[in-house]
Amino acid sequence: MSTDPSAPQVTPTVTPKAAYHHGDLRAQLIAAVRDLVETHGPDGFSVSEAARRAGVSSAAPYKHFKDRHEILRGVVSEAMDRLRAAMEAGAAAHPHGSLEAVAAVGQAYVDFARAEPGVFRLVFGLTEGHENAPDLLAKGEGCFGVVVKAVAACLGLPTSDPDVQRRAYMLWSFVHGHAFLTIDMKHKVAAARIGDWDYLVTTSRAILALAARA
Amino acid sequence: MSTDPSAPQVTPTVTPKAAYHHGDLRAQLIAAVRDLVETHGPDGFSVSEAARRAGVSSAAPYKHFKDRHEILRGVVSEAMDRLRAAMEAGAAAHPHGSLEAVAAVGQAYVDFARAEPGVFRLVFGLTEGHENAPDLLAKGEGCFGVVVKAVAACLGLPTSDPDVQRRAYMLWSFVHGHAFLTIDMKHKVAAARIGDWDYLVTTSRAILALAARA
DNA sequence: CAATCAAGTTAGAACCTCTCACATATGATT
DNA sequence: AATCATATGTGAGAGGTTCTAACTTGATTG
Repeated sequence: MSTDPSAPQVTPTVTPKAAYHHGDLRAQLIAAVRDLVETHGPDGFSVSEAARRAGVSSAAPYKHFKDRHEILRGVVSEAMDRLRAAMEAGAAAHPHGSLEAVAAVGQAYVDFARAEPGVFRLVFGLTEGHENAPDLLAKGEGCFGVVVKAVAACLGLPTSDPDVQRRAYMLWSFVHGHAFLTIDMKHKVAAARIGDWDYLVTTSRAILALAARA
Repeated sequence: MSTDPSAPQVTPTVTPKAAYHHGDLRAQLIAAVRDLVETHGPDGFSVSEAARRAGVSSAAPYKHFKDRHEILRGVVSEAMDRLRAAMEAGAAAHPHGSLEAVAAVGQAYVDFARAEPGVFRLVFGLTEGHENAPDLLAKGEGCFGVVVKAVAACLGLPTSDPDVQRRAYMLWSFVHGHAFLTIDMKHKVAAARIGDWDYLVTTSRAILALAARA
């Protein structure tokens, strides 16, 4: 049902089939839910409200999504595409193989979390049907792959090198934690504690240097 | 109403007032919700179900909690107490000021996340009434304080030293990210990627060494 | 053109949150 | 001790939510 090969899962490209009665309701619902999640928190969203915003009846969404969870998965999928694109753009803005390219991947990650904290939390807080969604798993690995590529280029090693994998994971978990803590306690601690860019560059250097020594 | 000074917020100590009709319903509700959150995910919980498990009517919980959110906040508060205790116990299991003591704090953190992923996610995914709950903020700072203390002891500096604060934050975000990634992709990546203890010791050493050099 | 299928609609069952009015146990106060 | 005030419970119910079922309508296709 949702595995319709002619309809790309989330990209709002208006396929002939999608532009029908309403005009790509699927994408509009995802956009509405993204908005709701962002403003009312990951739990403060309802299918009814999203349908209301899209101007359709509250039963219409179920023609496009099996579940409320499937809608959320759609939002997550779309968000991960954007996150990955941002990470790649960050790396591309600096010389290939440079330390700055590595740091910029992390910066893009943190920027995303700050710009869309609700969606960010949703992406990494999804529990229902996480294992039933191999595409999300794949996209997660894709994001990790961006880090791995930047690290490999910086160290001059192949991406398959276990040390590259290890350092990339270290960097990722580091940035991931920083991103989360940042959006959690925006009031006081984290935000004022450290300037992002210096922080990320310093950390990246430390972790990569650790690899060189090992 | 919930600011009753004679009743400790979450600790299941049966105060005279609490042991009433039912026998400390408040604590039993929190326990039920903790269980539900753990097994059905942070969203798959309902006040009704918790009340059912505690053997009371579905209106009874509202005598103890204003909201469903307030119940969740209660669960979080209780969980943070346990998390902090675990972190302190981890540090205490090693010589004061040792690198192992620092790593053990992180290990306790990761262990907690693995043992109770649902609750862990809830603790750091809470959005509703986060700012209206200064006690939660304070407990968060308390947990951070454990890290700061271990780092300060290891470096032989006062806890107020900005470098100590900085390294503690680095370590915390590191461990936080690792914990999250671990429970997110238990299937494949993180779990098999790295053995925890070596990982934490190595990382702690690297970050503290970085401080010594700076 | 008719058949078919996709994408909407309304109606409704089951559930959840939270409130209100009422009932009852307990401790405090005269 | 009798009574009062209050804390803690119950049942009924309003309003919102998820999701299904049965029906309608519009587009595509043989």
